[in-house]
Amino acid sequence: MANQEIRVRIAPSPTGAVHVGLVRSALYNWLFARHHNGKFILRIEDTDVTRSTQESVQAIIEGFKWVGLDWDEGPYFQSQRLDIYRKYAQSLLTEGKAYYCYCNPEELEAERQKAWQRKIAWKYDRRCYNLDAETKAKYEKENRPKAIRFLVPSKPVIFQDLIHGAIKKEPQDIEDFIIMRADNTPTYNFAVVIDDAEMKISHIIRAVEHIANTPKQILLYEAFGFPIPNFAHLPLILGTDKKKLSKRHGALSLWEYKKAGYLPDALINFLALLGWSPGGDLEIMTREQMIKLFSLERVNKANAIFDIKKLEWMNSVYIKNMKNEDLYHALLPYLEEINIHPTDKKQFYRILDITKVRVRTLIELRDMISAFYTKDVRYDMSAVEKYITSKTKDYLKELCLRFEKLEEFTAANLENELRKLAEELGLKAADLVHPCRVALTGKSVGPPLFETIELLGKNTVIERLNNIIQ
RNA sequence: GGUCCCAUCGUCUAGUGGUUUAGGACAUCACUCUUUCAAGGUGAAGACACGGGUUCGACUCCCGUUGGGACCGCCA
Repeated sequence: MANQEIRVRIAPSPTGAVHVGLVRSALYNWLFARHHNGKFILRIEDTDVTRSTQESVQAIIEGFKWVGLDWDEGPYFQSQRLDIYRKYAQSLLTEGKAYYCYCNPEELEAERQKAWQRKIAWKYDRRCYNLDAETKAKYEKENRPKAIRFLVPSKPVIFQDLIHGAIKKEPQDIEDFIIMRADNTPTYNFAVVIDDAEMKISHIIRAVEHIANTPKQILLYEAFGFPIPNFAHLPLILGTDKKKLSKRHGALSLWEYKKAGYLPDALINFLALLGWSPGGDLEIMTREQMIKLFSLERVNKANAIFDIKKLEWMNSVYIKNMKNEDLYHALLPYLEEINIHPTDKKQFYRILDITKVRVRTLIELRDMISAFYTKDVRYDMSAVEKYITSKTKDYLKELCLRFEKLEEFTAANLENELRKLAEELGLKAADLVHPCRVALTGKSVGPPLFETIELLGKNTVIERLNNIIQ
């Protein structure tokens, strides 16, 4: 394997939404490829015709594009390579390394269930391998459906996992698994091996749930005389219940994170750290840094729990650190959803300056920004009840008058004016600030008031103030 | 039931036999700043699952126990 080109792949099955576990696996493969100047290949494992969908293929392609994981080859589709698998399966058959199995899947399943209930280990007993010529001929004559099983050699399989070290499996613990279904399509364990070998994959980096499949696959490599690639099995991402992250855990499709206003860079940074660390205290990293620092040796063995709180925090950091122009572009689609089209960019950037520091997601940011653009303010009733009283209405009336007279409608002047009035009335500035904020934005919390007033503009301010007074 | 994997604060992790009174981040709490909410600053609380070895010395190496997880399909 020395001096061989580094080639890795991500091989998702298009059977549902893209979820973060897939993205994390893809990311590690991508990081590994980029670090070593190798190739990152996308292969769609769609041999299960009944469950694969075109929409899911699209979701994978668009999802990877969204998070910026670009691939160098593919997408390849297993469904377009069926002849190849059939050819290889035939060669195994003729070499006596595989055999036809005429068993009824339902019957086998029933046996398995029964054994399970009795708490006995169950393994396919090779009955079709031992079939006498007569019954075999009979089955053939009956045109019985037949699958192809691999004849597992009786020697232990040992391999060096790049993350877990040596792993050994005894032959009695591996059953003669099916490589071709009765419908003449390959099973996963067979197709991956053929593809990984043909595509000259040097490192198979995938989730640890596949670790039990690896010995079977190695046996296949050996049966064909293919060079055996390196294996690295990644820890799982778990939900808060410590179970493998799945649909039960709520929002987990990539698309849902996008919808909720997460930045791809933040998500990637977060995912990179779920199972890997560059060492030391570095956490917020650019992709270049990640690529430079990434190594499989530093990947953890233990599963990691997905902590949305930390993602939220990281997302907020990315939002804060983003240049206004970039943030503007990231935010645009979300603004369009609620029909906000900022025309004055300079003004918009100033709004960003005072809002971006207090949100965690683009949705939160957009909602905070919407107060500056919406025509009808949505009042938070509890805030109104608390701050808008007959007394404060009088204050606001007076404040409105003074604001109206202001020639330069700037934050500094506005503050000056408000403080002056507060003093005259024998009040604290806060006694005017809070009602004023509620009157103008409908909420008791938000960006600093005076900047808000200035950015809202005189007309809007007077209008909203008058509105509330009446 | 079988096979395999794993084990440092609640969570993500640093730590590769002595540099450690185990470091950082998120979350939590307090204080600070302050017109609110955030952000920022300062600080607090919080972990090596347990038991045996090995060693002059173990979070670090070995074994066991316990606990957790994954897989056991003509799904991938």
